[in-house]
Amino acid sequence: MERRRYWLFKSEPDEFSIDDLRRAPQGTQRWDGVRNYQARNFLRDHVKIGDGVLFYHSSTREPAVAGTATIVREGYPDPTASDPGSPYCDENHDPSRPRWYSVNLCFESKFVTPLTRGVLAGHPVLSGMMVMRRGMRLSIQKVRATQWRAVLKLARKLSSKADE
DNA sequence: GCCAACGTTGGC
DNA sequence: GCCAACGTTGGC
Repeated sequence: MERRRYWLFKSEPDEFSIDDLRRAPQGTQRWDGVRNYQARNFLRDHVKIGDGVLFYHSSTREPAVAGTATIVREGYPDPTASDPGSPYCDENHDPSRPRWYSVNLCFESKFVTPLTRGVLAGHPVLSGMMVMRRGMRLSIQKVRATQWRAVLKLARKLSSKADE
């Protein structure tokens, strides 16, 4: 049995936020519009059903890990690539040889207290996350199991503090 | 709004 | 195949 893998998906909350995911039908959403080959390879080849996803809000006043999600459908051709009405439409796209891929993910949790970069930077494990690297703009990133556990633990800790 | 870092494009 | 120019990302 293969080990569960973990990922970080970046999204600008103005475009699509953790709340949007929670409110989606069945809490499930297609992750489309990825137009970077490295991220595409992850979606096409490595992201599997049941994998855990850290939902990261980028390009916003306070970038943060906002919650978690689960992969519910594995890589399949991204329909927006051949949709003339979509801003993600790829003019050179040949549907018989799909170039861009989507997965579906399902809402799992929203953190009461989002884990901001400041908080992550102060953590011995999480300061080493890929997303913390300067200039790192890959929108789908690998997350280590130790990092995943540390994120959930820290999120629980900060949430209980917020309740006091 | 600034700007560093990055990925892509296209001329050669 | 190189690499300069360009557009984009994304933290600050």
